[in-house]
Amino acid sequence: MNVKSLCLGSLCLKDFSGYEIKKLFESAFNHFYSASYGSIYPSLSKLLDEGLVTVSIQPGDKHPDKKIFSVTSEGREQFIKELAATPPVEQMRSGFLMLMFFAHLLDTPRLIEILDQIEQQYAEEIDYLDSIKDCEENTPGMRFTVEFGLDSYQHALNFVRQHRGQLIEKHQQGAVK
Amino acid sequence: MNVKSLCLGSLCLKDFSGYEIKKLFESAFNHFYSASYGSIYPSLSKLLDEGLVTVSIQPGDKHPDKKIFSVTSEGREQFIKELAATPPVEQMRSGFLMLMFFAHLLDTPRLIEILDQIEQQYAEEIDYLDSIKDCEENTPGMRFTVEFGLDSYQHALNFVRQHRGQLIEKHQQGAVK
DNA sequence: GCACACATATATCAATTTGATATATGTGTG
DNA sequence: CACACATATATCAAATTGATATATGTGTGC
Repeated sequence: MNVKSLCLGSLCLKDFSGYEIKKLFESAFNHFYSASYGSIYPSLSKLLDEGLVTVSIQPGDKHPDKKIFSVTSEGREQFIKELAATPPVEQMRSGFLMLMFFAHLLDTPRLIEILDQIEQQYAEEIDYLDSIKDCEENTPGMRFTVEFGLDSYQHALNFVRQHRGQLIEKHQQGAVK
Repeated sequence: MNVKSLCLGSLCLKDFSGYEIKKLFESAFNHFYSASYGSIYPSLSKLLDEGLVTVSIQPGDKHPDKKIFSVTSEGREQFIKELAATPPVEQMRSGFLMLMFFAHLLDTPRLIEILDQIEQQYAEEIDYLDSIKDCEENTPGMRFTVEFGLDSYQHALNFVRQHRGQLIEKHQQGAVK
């Protein structure tokens, strides 16, 4: 499951421009997938070449022309086939755990800074997911992704809060030795 | 923080070959970072060019020659500087949540298959982390990464188990409409 | 009134990374 | 004796990131 497929899937929800798809990645998809313009725009071009989407140009009176993409029936069919064949693979890239793994090479103020930063990031993500939690147009599956994210972040935040004291203490002891 | 930095960091623990670093990514780093040979070998070459690591060739009597890399003092210094400047950025790529987001486009047997698969994956990851949990040579920071991972996976597994019944029920209702 | 940050909107590019493939051999299982 | 899996290195097309470019509008603070 790559950015091209996710763009196709987004267009199975409703019509979007590339810019709006980027916003979708930053909002509804934020806690489980990310993509940059550098992969979204080429993906949409390829989908167009393959006849899986069509485009209609909306002249922007003050901004550049907006290219609104729509899925074709072959596009929708193709996406449903992909969903049936895609395994639920999880991939995590955590700068936080990486820094913790090498925490013995940090000084204590830096360790505290990292813990503060990650707590703040989790808190922000919780606030955001909380704000979109009760959106009525969501399907049960969509609601599940929000609730799963909320629960995971809340739990991670609690874990860090419960362990930070002990971590800092042990870190200072280690530095003295 | 990229693969090159993680290779350098690994070599700050002890000497490794490229193959052994790959094993490290598949074991200790598995739940927070992944990397393929296609990024590890070029990274080691670059580190060598930059004088941050040295290499000693161990003739493999039956296998290809083994190239054992060691960090230099500049390499260690460089890695510590990077740790001080790297923000704790979290990035998640979850095929599971993506499939759940589009669950309304799946049939019910496929939804059940996905839930079974993710439960099994979480269970396997828990078993693995449990097996390395009490390794004595680990630093407090390293132990933290294992405990954090264990706790997160256990919590995610519970969440899926608690919600699967309701999810499947609602999915069947949605399909009837 | 004007600078500055931020939003709309598209697009490209070098560098990084993936996932597959190639090569060559050893070891354990059925 | 075949087949899967482990050791060990390396490369490559394709995907992706993160930065940069272009052009304009809108709101905020001094």
